Amino acid sequence: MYCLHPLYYRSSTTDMEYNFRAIEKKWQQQWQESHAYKVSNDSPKPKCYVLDMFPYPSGAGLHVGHPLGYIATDIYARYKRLKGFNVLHTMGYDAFGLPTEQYALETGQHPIVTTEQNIKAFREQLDNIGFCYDWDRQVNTSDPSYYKWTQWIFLQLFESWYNRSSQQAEPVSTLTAIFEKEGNTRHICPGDRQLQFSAEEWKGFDEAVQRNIIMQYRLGYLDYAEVNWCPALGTVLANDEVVNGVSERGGYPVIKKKMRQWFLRITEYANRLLEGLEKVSFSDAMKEMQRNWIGKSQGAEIKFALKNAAAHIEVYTTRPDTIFGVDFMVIAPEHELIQQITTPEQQSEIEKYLDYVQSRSERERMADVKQITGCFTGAYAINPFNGREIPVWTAEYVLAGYGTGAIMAVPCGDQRDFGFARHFNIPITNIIGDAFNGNEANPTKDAILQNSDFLNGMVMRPAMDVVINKLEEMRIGKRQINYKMRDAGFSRQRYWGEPFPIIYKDGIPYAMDEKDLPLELPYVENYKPGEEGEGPLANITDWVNVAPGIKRETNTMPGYAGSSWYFLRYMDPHNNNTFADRKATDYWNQVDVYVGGTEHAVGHLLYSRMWTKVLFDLGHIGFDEPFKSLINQGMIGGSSRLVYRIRGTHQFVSAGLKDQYETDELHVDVNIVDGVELDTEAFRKWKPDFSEATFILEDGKYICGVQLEKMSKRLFNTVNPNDLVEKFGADTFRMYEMFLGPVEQSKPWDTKGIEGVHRFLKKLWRLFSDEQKGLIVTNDTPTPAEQKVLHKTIHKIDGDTTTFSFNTAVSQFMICVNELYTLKCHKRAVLEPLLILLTPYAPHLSEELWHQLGNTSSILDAPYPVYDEQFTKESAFNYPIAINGKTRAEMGFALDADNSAIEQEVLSSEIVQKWLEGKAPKKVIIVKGRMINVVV
RNA sequence: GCCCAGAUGGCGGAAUUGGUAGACGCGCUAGACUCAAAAUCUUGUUUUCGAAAGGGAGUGCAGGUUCGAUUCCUGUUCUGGGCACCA
Repeated sequence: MYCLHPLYYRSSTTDMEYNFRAIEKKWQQQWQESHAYKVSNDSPKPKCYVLDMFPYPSGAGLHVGHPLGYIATDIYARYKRLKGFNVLHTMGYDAFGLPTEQYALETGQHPIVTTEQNIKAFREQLDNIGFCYDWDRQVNTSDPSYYKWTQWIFLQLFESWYNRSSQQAEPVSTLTAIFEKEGNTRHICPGDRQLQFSAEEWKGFDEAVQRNIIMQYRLGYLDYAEVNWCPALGTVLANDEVVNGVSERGGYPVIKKKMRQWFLRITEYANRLLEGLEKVSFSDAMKEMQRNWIGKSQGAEIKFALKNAAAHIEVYTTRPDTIFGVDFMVIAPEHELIQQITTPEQQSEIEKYLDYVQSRSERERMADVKQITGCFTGAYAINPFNGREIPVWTAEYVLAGYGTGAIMAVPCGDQRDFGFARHFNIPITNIIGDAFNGNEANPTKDAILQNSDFLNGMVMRPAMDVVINKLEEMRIGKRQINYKMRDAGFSRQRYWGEPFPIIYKDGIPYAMDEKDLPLELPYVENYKPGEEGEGPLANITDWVNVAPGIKRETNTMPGYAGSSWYFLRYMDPHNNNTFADRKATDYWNQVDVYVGGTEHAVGHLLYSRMWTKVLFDLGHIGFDEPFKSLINQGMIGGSSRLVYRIRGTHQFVSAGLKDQYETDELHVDVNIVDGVELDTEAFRKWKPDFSEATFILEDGKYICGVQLEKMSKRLFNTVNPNDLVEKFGADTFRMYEMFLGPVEQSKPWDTKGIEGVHRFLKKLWRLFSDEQKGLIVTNDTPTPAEQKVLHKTIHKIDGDTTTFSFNTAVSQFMICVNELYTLKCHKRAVLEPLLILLTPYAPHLSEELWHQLGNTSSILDAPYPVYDEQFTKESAFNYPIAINGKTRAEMGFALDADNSAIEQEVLSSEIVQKWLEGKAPKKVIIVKGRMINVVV
């Protein structure tokens, strides 16, 4: 024995050791062969739908930040399965998008090819981690069998309108029936509020006019909007591709250009999207963000006549009570009135200003409040109540899209108006007396009005209604609810997206026949934009020109099209007759738990909520909120490592000594750094530039600098899950990601700590198995102490898993194993339930030990242990004794002990006596089972 | 600029409804085993004064409420996310 080399043991006793590589491979294979994760749409069990936001399959692959949410849902899905639920847990790919197209432009690789490669790489990485997805249900938004139904849903939007009376979407046929009967008098046109016609007039319109009118009611409609146009690149750019007003690639100027584009009339759903938030359990922060995005406000629309002109300006204000404080008006630079009202004297000034605004992005316009810009139009509006002449300005801080694109400015009550008035020396009228100090605006609603004619002496809040009533009486204004939310742009001048199933006959858009779907994306050789900013599809003339006078739409749909409904497709992914069978959508119903990043807080969630409501209104599904509850996972930040090169040399100096030299900071691959210590050999091999590198060390080590920033390939701080799974196993990796901290919280990645979790799993293994003796589990009856450890753990794990508190669950597993280790417990009656608890977290290891214990069925469907309070009940408690809130001692008392007895014993104790210094205590507070506080 | 969130040891983080701040893990420290290393086990680890006993300070910062505040309130600083064509 003695003379045997240790390696001999290792090789001969592989079964006795925690050999995670063999175990994980073995069980992943077995589960695949036994179809362990196949989910049926037909089950007597209660259903549970657990969903991840599906990834965009980028070329960079998954880094350790991505699986955080996936692991969380995987644990939850496995837990619900153990609890007896039929769990739908799926994964797919949001595969259309700009980066893939950009990559195609740069390398000539077709997006279909790169997408396929990327998906394959993602799948390999995901499989490595041991998820329980039903892969037969995988979706890919760029697959024609999927986008056939995205196109179909778009046609539903195109062929419907929102009936404000019934508060729901209806087919356009009901709208034309109404027009034929009574015109549009009872159904204001959302696209043109001035539009009014009778039944007779409607019947008199030709088809082009009729279809043009219907277009202004459709939920999917055409309109004109501005895009970022870069003449030098000849293409339309995403906001992301524009930096400081110039293109990110090349730095060319970007201007705004009006183009005909598709929109979704999401504003019709504003109120339902707002009210629907009451029915779902999202975090308060998430609901608040969506509420703010929708931005419901109540106020008034007021018409101001213009001096010496027939036109009038319509403004929207939430503060009609301040109408006597209006010192100027501002209309948006895009406002259609601007050319009409500008006086000849101001013409050249205004033109200069509009040119300047052309170069500014909306973001810049909103963010730059320090830099006040604007231009006087020369026109004057007339205050309807006192006839006062009010100068009309234009300024970039007023946006065309919100309200009416014009505001009445009240400098004493609005800080931005105040700044503007100060900057341009516009005299300020004070209507709130002492409440306005002349140095800054006061937005109060509770001041008493002065200088306000018939409102004098009134409190502002009730004055709002008085003004609105008067405006309505005078027929120059009305009460108005407004939403900040705008209709959603649904066109992209790009190739890699869903083509629109729309054809134009003599310029009039028509829906394609459903039976001709999908309209497949044609194969192209190059991805250059079409003329005048059209998408690349415009270049394929024989695809575009269907027949003489008949053309296809050349825009494609945006990234959020496919992702707005994918959760429905998972329910019935292979259906070729409908997007998902009604039986399937009725069975699975809402997503019970949806997990994804906050970066999707508004966009994606509002769009999919709207699509769900439309499909519900049209009778295609039976629920109108897609996600019953939502959990936002935090981002995992990269922790970069830096090395310091002495300027002009190949010499690198350790972080602690860098201040003694003039150095340049360089990012170094975190994978060749152990903690903060650089592997200098690996560094020399990392890049040819560094092969000659020499190092100035401290304590014999090269210490790197640390910087927290985004995880990105460019910063060399990405960590590939594959490497960690290879080194520590999937079970360790899963548990470590969870151990890092709360799922919702953002935190930096640090690979170093993973060893602790790995040690824990090895230690757990040793409770079952000894390196020499093999399995050491006994059938003895557990002691009360062992039962207490087990049941405390059952209680904690069960509760923490339900509430997604996986980090504290992992820590409880560690505590449990530590305690069982101390108790030298190797009993089946304790270890078997523990394995079941662990299954959602470390499925491979649990299944292996489960079978080593002699079980023949899979642990994936084992009965979840039940907590029994009798094992954890305490009869006494060790009370902390505080003096004035500061803990000074500890004393044990029975939990049913009498308060006065406790008080007496506490007061007579030596330590309390010392702090009392002979005085009587002012008060003694006893909280049962918690603490005792003596107030001196 | 606006909206939302966060800030606790050297590091990730823990702390029922306001009730022992620092669980668990990393790192570090000292030790056992070993020729040595790895693995494993044991010890200590907020900081400061003190040999110890014991005391002071302490949850971004400044106030407040309370017998008692990481937790509630007011103000403030910094960091992260979003702001409508990145996904």
